[in-house]
Parts: sequence; C-alpha cells; structure tokens
Amino acid sequence: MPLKTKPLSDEQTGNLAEMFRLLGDPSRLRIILATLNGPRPVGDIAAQLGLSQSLVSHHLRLLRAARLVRHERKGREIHYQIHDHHVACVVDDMIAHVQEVREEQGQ
Amino acid sequence: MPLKTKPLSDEQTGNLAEMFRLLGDPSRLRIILATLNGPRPVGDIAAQLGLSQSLVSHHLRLLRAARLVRHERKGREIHYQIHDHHVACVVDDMIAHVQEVREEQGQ
DNA sequence: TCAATATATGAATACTTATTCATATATTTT
DNA sequence: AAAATATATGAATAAGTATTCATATATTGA
Repeated sequence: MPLKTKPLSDEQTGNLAEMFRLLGDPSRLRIILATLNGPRPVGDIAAQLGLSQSLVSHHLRLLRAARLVRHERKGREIHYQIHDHHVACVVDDMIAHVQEVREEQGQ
Repeated sequence: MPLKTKPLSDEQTGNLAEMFRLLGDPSRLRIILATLNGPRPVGDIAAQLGLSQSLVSHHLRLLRAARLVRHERKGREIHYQIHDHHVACVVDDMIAHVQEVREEQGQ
C-alpha cells in the first residue's frame, strides 16, 4: 500500500529530483556515505575515498547547498556530516531496496 | 543519530547510486510519482504528464530494470506501479526533507 | 607578518544522457 | 488476416555535468 502524498508543485518536484540527482553520482554518494557516522574533515574524506581534494570540495558544495550535509569549522579543518535523520533514512531505505533486488535477481 | 549500516561493496554502492540517479531526472521522477497510487497504463501517464509516449516508455524501461516500478499487462495496455514499499518510503522521506529545507530557507 | 596547512573556486574538457523521430512489436477487434 | 490500438526500441543529437588543473581564500603557528 503506497503512501498517500499531496500532489507536489512543479517547483517542489524539481527540488525533489535535484536531491535524488545529487545522490545519483557514485563519487557524491560515497562522500555522503562517508558522512553518515559523524563529522569528517574534507581531507580525510578525500583520502579515504581516493578522490582529489578539489573534487570532494566541489561535490560538498553541491551537497551543502541542498542541505544533504552540513558543516562546522574546527580549527583549520571543516567537518562535514549528514544533514539530518531524513536524509539518512532515504539512504537506508534505498540500501534495503538494492539488497532486495540483489536477492530477487539471484546473486 | 545516523543509522549504522554495514559498509557497502563497490558494486552495491554503484547500484545504489544508479537507483538515485534514476529518480534524479524530473521526467522520470514525475513518472514515478504517477505510479504511487496504483497501476497506470503508459498512455495515461504520458497524457497526464504531457510527455511523449516514446519518452515515457524509454524511462519506464530503465525504472523497470532497476525494479523501481513493476508492470502487468491488462488487455493491450501495460500498467505500471511503484515496485514496493521501500521505494515509496524513499520518495516520501525525501519529500519530507525537501519541505523542511523549504521552511528553513524562508518561504 | 610569513610560511604552512586546509579548503574553496573558476575555467576547460571529456563524458554521459534526456529527448526526439522513425519504426518495430504485440494485442485486440472486426 | 487485416486494421487499429498500445507499447517498445534504435539511432541521432542536443544539452548537461563530473572531473581535472591551476589558483585563490582562510586559518593557524612561528
């Protein structure tokens, strides 16, 4: 039984799509996943994922603008973490879906 | 408090990103939204959204392959609906996030 | 204030992909 | 079987964007 949701305005639908689009790039998604367990400095994220500092910074700017992550300065570092519970839920539910599909499709 | 999730394999992360990417296009997302309240024939979706039949069909093929929607034939029509509860949840949570952002950012 | 460290940003490009147009396939009705 | 209806698909292109490189900004420590 699908959840009932009020019809969305064009602008809202656009914003919604934009959120998903941001999660839809592998590098950006990995960055998001890296921020799930608390604040992480940019450099650490880049090192952990094997991505350039520049790339991570570009992506974080987009994620920040969409409020998918938030940041706080600590000394000269800037620490990023997932923005809130909703975002974590979205990711978590989709992980569950992917794993179901994996099981269905065999292997 | 972010949810703890097991670390994902590269393949799983890729699949996850692919799911989000598919929801990240406005046309495809509108198609998804149109399938939230039960089975809808392709033609109806196209008409309702003002998209070409061809475009809707192309998109549905991708959504179907990712099991974001499922289909059943009824006579000469093919009816599509959201694949399952998880997918509906993902969309719903993200709608909640978008609305929060909207409130925060003023307006 | 100068050097060192951490992050951000602008421009350029290589790559991806949404959309259209034309056509093919499948199902039903006569 | 032929016509009509519904959906799917292939190829082409136009539009968008992920990534890199070079450089700028900001903070800390000497």
